[in-house]
Formats: sequence, structure tokens, C-alpha cells
Amino acid sequence: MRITYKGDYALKTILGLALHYGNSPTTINDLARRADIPTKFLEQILLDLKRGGFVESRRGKIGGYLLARAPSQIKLGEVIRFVDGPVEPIACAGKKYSGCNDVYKCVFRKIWQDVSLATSKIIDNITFEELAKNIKDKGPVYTYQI
Amino acid sequence: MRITYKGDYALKTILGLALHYGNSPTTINDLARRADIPTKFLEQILLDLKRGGFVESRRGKIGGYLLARAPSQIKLGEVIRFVDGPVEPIACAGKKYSGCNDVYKCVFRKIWQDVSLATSKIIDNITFEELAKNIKDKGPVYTYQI
DNA sequence: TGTATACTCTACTATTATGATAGAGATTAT
DNA sequence: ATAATCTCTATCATAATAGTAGAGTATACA
Repeated sequence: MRITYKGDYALKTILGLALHYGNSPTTINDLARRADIPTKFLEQILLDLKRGGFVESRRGKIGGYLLARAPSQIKLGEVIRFVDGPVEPIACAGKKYSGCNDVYKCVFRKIWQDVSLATSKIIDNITFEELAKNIKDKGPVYTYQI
Repeated sequence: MRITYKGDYALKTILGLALHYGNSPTTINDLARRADIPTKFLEQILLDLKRGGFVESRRGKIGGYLLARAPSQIKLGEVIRFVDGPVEPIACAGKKYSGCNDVYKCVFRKIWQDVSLATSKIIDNITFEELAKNIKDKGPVYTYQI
């Protein structure tokens, strides 16, 4: 797994929305400013996240973005996989892979699968509700660093 | 962590040499043919591995490559890190990182560090001696698929 | 001492991914 | 109407990846 800037921005943005969950929509500009993300880049990322079913949008005045689901229903791993692709360090570790002559004899494949599993156990076991709680526990929301 | 072709080739090559440990040098051509690696690409990789202290070379007729250390003294993780870089999924998970305003408040950093640690525990806990043994246990050496 | 074999070194190239930027268009509250 | 806001497509610069090419150097052996 490698987290790109795009992935990093996506996670920070979802967290930003999670901290605002239940309230009015947040604008792209606000989200970009708070997490220090180039606005036009974030536009594209948010469109992606919308297509992925993670966020919803409202157009026009008082428009902005909202989470499409409760923070407790969004796992870290889901977002990462959607934005940055599979967590496997190499394609041959994937379940469906069959590119080698004899995958059963490859001693490395098992290791990459172990790594993938260990990674998944971590990222699929934490939701944005917990992440938001961690932030809130650290101090007033207006000072958070995401 | 992402394993590139270069990394994959490097690992397979070290394993190929581990299977031949104690014998005469193996030529680039042999290594390339056995693991289905483009010869000229493997040349460069082997020069890298030599600079990294993983292999030694003999020039001229009956020349070729040898492991610089016993397979039991070469860990998988060492080779991966040398060829493909740090295992951290994002730079901010590194020990020395200090790029953010306040890394202590970033809820993601801890997660990436957990992932890095879980990955390291796997790849730093297996040597090429064990990998070679796995191969040998699967059948005659001349049929191995690395 | 010549020559075949094999490693060494530097340069070059094609393709793709990444990280953006630009600008025109569509929607909506007031 | 109009200002604020999201939407969509195109474009671009840079770096990484995965090679390829070719001339040069060292060595065993006849």
C-alpha cells in the first residue's frame, strides 16, 4: 500500500466532514483551507468521493459537501482502497491473480498476502467516527490539525 | 510498501543465488533466464545489489554472481528496503518526519506507523535460507518457480 | 598472446502515474 | 438577476518505472 497525496487529501477531507457531521454542508473552499489542500485538486477528489458514495453535495448558495453515511459507517480501508487502489504491495498477492506459471510454488506470494492481511486488519478496523473522536479528545475542534 | 518489478526481480535473483549458495558463480544470463527477467535490466539490478553488499561478482570466463553473505544472514526486509525504499505507506510515518505543523495531533500518522510496524514484523522475520528451504521442500530444484 | 566469455558503466527512451491548474458551465438561495 | 457554489473536461509539468543500447574492462584458457 502506498498513500498518495490524493489519498491523503481524501482521508483528511472525509475526516473534516465527519467532524461536521449532522450540521450544514461544508464548502470545498472551507475544506481546502482547513486541511491545506489545493482547491482545484480537492474539487476533483470530492467528485470522485461522490461517485464512490462517500459524500453528497448541495449546489448553489449555502451548498457544499456532506457525508453520505454516518462516520461510524465509513471505514478507513474503504476510502483508501477507493482512492489509492488495492492494499496489496504487488498484484500477484491479489485473490484473483493467475499470471504466474505456478503461483503455488512462489514463496513470495504468501508473504505479500500476509502483509496485505495485516494491513487490512488495521485499516478495516477503524471508522471515521473513532478518528473524529480522537481529534475531539485532543482539544477544541477549531484547533485541530488533520 | 509497494514492490516494483525491480524489487520483485531483485528478490527472485537473491533467492536464485541462495539456492546455489556454496557452489560456483551463476551468470547474469542464467539468473535472467531462470527467473524470466530481461537480461540488461538484471545487469543493473545486480550492480545495485553489489553496491548494497548483497552479492559479489567474478569477472571473465567462469565469472558470475555469488551471495556476499550466507542466505541465513540476508533478511527479506533488507533487500526490499534497499531496492524499493522504505516500507512506510506515506513519508509522514517515518521516525524522523517533522513536516507537519503538529504531527502529534494527526490521527492518521499513528495508523500508518502501525501498518509499517506490522509489515516490518513480517519481512524482517524471514531470511533467504528459509525461503530457499521452502522451495527445496516443494520439489526438485530444477523445476522451481521463483 | 589472442580470444571468447562475462561483468561494468553511462546514456538514452517510452510509458504511466502523480499532482496539480484552467476555464467554461450548471444549479440554487435570496 | 446575481452571487455563491458545485460540475465537468482539458491540459500540463515532473518524476518514477521499466526497460534498451552499446562501448568498455577483466579473466580463464588454449
